[in-house]
Amino acid sequence: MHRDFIVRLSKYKRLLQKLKSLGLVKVFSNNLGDAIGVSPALVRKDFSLISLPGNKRGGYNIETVIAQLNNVLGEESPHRVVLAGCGKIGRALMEYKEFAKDGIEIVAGFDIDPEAVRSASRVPVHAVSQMIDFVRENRIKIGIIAVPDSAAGQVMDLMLQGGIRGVLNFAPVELKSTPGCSCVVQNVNIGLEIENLLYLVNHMEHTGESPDE
Amino acid sequence: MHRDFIVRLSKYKRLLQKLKSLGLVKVFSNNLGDAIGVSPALVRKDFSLISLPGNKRGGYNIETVIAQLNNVLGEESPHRVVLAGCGKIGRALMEYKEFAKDGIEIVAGFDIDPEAVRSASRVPVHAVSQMIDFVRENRIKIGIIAVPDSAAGQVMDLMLQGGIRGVLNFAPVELKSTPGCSCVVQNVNIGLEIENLLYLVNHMEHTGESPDE
DNA sequence: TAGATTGTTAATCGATTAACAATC
DNA sequence: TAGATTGTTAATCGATTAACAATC
Repeated sequence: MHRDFIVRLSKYKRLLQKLKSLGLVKVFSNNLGDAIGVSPALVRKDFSLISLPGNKRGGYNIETVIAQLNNVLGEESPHRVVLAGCGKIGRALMEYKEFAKDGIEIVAGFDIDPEAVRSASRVPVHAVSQMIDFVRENRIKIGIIAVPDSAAGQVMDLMLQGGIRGVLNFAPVELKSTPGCSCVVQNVNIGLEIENLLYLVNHMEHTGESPDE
Repeated sequence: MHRDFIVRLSKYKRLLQKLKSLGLVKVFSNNLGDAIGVSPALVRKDFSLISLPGNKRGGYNIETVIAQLNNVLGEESPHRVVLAGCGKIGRALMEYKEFAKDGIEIVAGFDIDPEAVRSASRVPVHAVSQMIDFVRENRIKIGIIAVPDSAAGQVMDLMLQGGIRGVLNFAPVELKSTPGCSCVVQNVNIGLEIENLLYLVNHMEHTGESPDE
């Protein structure tokens, strides 16, 4: 899948930023492959696809690679996103400190009952009815859904109406982008993840294999 | 990847349970494919791999399919898991109601400071120092990590020492199963997900494509 | 130079799909 | 019977890797 390629690029970038902060200057396809769990050949291929030059002997210059990755992945921070559903999970996300490091900012939360949660954090919380306008006026492109599964579909519709182009969905329903709506959906179904882990764990004993990630 | 196959099986199961509760009795590979976003041929192939018989004319019997899927995926509920890190995200998970529906139960939380969070929920919270013993004594196989990234690696080590075989990691570091440790790791990196969405959204305009999930 | 690493091609591998005979 | 759907084979497709010439 093409998305895997993008995910790898992001992983390279994160790793390289750490390496840089440790004072390193060069890396080999070898090192990168080990760290993110792919073959060195694939690293080189990926870099070659985004026209990243290395030195036949000295590997890749970290600075250069980061610059080019930023170039390709888009660097413009902060990434402004909205959040629908300010229950337990929603509030945890609003207060999630790591977002700042990635240049991600939740600029507003929305809930059917905005009063109940307004005090929860410094992120303003509005009524869902205001979401379409807010998203439109602020040209927000990414929305996070953390509402109960029964409401997830409707909330996604609202987001799309406001012009949201990418949705990260935590509700335990599989949301899909209707064909031709030019919107990307990423579902995070925690229950499903755990079930799959369980299956893999229970069936690993036979084979003895240890799949990664 | 083999994991995709398992994920599909779980999705079939969830969908079929919903259909069953709506009173349906039969499905066609067609319907299932539409719903979870794969081709009918793949549905039939998946079912054939787990020796699930259909009727040439009448599709598949929902009851039968669910039974067989339970058979393959393992039905024994409740699935007992532990949670390390009882901060914002950890607490949200402890109170996550959907787990019950999937037969998942967080039986204990662990934190460096158990006092601070003990009152947070009905799930007991202990000191991390007690995690190894607890996991061992209760034969827990799955652990959720919701600690800061700097602690994630150590926490995973503790889990493995206790006998945990599957890890769901929310810390923004890529945890990996060391080769030969027969442990499965699933990383959920929310920041990374959002970054990838952003990339996809920004680059979709050109192509006009709308990739799903 | 000898040794090591990139960049790229061709081969491999696995997963998905097209297609169709079997059959209800 | 005619129509529809399964079950399975062979073809396709795409992603990954092996391998090696180029070269620092």
